[in-house]
Amino acid sequence: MARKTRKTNTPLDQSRIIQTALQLLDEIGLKELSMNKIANKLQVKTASLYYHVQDKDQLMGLLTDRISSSMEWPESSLPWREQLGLWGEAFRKILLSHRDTVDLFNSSIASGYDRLKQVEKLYALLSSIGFSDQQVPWVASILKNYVLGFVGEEVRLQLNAEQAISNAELSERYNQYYSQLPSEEFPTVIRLASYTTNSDWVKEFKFGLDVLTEGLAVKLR
Amino acid sequence: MARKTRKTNTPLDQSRIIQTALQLLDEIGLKELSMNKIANKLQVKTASLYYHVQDKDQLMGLLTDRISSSMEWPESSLPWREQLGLWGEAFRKILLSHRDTVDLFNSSIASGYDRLKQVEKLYALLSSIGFSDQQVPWVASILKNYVLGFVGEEVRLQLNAEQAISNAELSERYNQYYSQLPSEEFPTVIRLASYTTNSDWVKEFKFGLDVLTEGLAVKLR
DNA sequence: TCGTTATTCTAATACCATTAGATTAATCTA
DNA sequence: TAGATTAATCTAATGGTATTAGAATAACGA
Repeated sequence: MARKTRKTNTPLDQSRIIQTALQLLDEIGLKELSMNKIANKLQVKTASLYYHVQDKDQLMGLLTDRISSSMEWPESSLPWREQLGLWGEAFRKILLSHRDTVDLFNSSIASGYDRLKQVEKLYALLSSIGFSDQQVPWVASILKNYVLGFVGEEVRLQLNAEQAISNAELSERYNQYYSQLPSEEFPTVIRLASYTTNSDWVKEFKFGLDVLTEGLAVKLR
Repeated sequence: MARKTRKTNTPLDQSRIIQTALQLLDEIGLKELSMNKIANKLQVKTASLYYHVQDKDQLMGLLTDRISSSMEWPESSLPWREQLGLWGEAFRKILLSHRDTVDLFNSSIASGYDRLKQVEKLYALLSSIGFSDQQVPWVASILKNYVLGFVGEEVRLQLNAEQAISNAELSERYNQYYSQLPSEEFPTVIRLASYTTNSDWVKEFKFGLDVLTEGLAVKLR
């Protein structure tokens, strides 16, 4: 009788599942993210999800797509070096915008609309810079992998750093490696240990991107 | 009574578990590799593994360590550019020596003895080349991530290529992207599609490593 | 109001990693 | 060599995972 009141809660759809999964991802991380927990948070039985989504793999793909859709893009009027720098920072920002995004990008194979659009834009940029048709996918791959690898390590090491108050760090490192192993075998690692742990991530990121840019400039000649 | 005859099969130990796990990894891949299946192959109940190994994470770490132990190392008398080139090829060879090795390297956090020794050698090489103490870990990270990212993509795309006889490829690509999406949005991706799919991996790998080397040469001045 | 369709649920299957505690095998000691 | 001790493996269970078939219910159009 009542005109549009629903007996069930707000209805389920793919977009709401993605949104909730993304929220849950930030709370508990990718390894703990399960269909059960997503359904619980939606106050719905697990099987209901499968009406709106093919399987977990597809859902993970949709997550990465949703995340990459909010990527900013540099002005195409700028010099190419600056464009590349801004692109790198924007991509890094995306990868840091949600928990375990790097793993998500590495695991999901098929790319959806939004991710493919990022590729299109990057290809177009590189093409306009002057790279050959054969080189464009190669260079794009190098750039993408650099940012992905960098942020992956950044996140890993920052998590380690958070857990490691000086006590724990000492005990862990020494017990695992040096106490039971001949320390003369790792002089360089030991000497550079402080640089490895505490890094200025922004500075390091720019350094690497600069190395790439310089190398690419050589190839453009 | 009999002097050294055992009633059980050949006894279990960590090394035999690692070896069997590695063998099974090549047969069924990382996603299918479970403690159950490893135990089955060893003709042993699953719980027995936990006497020799802390948990699955540790076992996966031991796997990556075993794999990286067989890495070849370039002669330190060679010019540094050649050393870097040979190092890259050797690392790539390792990552291609077993199935899903890249995922293994990306997932296992703590490094064991052999993996840490690889880091030591690379650090020493970069240090001898002339990079500063701050730069050495940065450069090492760049190089490691390049190879890891490259081979990861190489393996992914080669698997896709194997599964895609022209039929399947057409249907998949067209159904997923172009048929239901405006194809005018992806002109560059479409134009370069053939270059993306069929690549000369050795050539592409050298190209990328060359970009890095040139960029690093600039930083060394 | 009836029937159809769109959703969601119940219930089951077949996995997975891990652990406590019982049981058996191997080794050491007297 | 007999008995006791330690080492290694097993049984059995817990609580988790993704996924599916088919029953039940809600929403909607006529």
